Amino acid sequence: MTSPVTRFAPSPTGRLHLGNVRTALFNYLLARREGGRFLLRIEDSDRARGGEELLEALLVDLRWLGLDWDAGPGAEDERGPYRQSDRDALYAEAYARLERGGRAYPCFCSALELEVSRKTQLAAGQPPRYAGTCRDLDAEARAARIRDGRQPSLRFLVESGQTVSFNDLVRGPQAFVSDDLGDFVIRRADGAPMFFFCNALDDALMRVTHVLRGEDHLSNTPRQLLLLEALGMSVPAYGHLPLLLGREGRPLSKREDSASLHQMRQAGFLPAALLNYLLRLGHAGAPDGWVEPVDLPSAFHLDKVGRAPAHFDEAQLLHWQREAVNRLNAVALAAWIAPAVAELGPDRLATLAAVAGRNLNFPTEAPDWAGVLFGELPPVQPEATLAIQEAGPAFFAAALEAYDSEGPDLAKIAALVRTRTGCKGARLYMPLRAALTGLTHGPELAPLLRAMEPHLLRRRLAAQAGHAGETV
RNA sequence: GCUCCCAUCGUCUAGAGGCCCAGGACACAGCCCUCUCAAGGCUGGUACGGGGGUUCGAAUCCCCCUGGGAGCGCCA
Repeated sequence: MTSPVTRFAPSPTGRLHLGNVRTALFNYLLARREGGRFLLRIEDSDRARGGEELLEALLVDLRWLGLDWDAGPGAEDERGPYRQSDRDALYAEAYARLERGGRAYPCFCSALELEVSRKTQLAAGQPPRYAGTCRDLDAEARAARIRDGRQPSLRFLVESGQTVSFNDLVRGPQAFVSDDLGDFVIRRADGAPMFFFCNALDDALMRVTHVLRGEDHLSNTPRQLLLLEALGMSVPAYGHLPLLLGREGRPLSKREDSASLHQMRQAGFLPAALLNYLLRLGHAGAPDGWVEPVDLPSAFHLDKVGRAPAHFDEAQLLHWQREAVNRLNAVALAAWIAPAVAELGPDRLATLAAVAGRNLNFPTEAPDWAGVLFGELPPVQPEATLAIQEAGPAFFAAALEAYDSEGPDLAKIAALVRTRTGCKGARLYMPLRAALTGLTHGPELAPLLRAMEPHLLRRRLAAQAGHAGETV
């Protein structure tokens, strides 16, 4: 493979879902592993739908994930523009060529007529295809209709009796008969170009060599092949990825918001976690363990992409999230939890991150630990209450005394309490943990003690020692 | 309705006729370690959708069925 050019071509009509993102990732990895180019093209040919905000958000999410594009919005080059809404002149030229060559013709059929025709065919057990009504209109008939004020769409003429075949990058040899296609619209009556058309044309114009896309495009591929052939343009190699299934076993769609990249980002998932998860969905080339983002391209193998649809599984994503959190360095860890504890100063933030950061799955869990260290205890868990009660006030009186003489040194406090109460092991440490954090689990106790505000530490011990007037 | 695609543990998957009474990872359960959680180590259960062929031998090849999905738009 010599220097592949791949692309991701989203339409800014909603948030990206994980299926879209995986498609983007595979294209990105395919380009990166061979030192090729990865393009980003915005398919906004239906101007009405997308919004600038949506587009901007899409770019931000993509960058956040680390899928940087060599050319695209914000990185134009001579093969651009990279927004279809800016490419009308290019499309116009192609339409003209097709019409001149007799490969496309104006169609005056109304939406109603087409609808009736489709229903009739369906009812007769026929696949719904354009009947060819306007195919053989002569120049005079066309002129007459235009004089009537009718706006034609432009249809591509598909010759019957042809077999269109290609070798799918992931599915192998494919063959379709052109009779099943029917003449399809390439320009709407209002002048807007259709997806099949600009998508294929742009790929050719941008010299894209490999197109990895969702399986929903598989049976549309022959149309695009025919189109490019009629235009005399080179065709990319196509590979069709199985769809990603959601929790209900249904394909992911833009409506399934929980699986949107944006939401996952908002929830605090780390890019590297998402990347590690996505790399393994429907792809068997990855090793078992963690793959650093920079090593992702070499872990990707096109021939290891599967043909069966894969399910989105949150438990597995969570596993990679834990891995990712554990691999964050101190600075990154602090930056990751910062938004959730915005009121903390830099010093306290760093302390919190160092002490409890790696125990978190999401930043939303940080405020509770901030409370433990610097403020109010979160609600005390029943198991914690139990541990405190079992230890009894004398236990905490000893602990308080030890703290007052030794300071926040867990080893020394533990030693003293042990000699005084005879408690050891879990019966020694657990009550301390419970009283100081309100929880029976969490990060290592010793660093927790050192990081905790002294007056809070003292107050919590005192409260359990039964000293009057002192509360947790 | 028509055309096409897919089918191994709960999930991601290995498996391209004997190496598989099916391997790994995640999840789950138990044990070890440990102040707890996590990590780590060990152990365990759970899968070739069904039926026919072909073959000495099939998860692997063929056919049918079932189940799931996609496409058939003046949507992208």
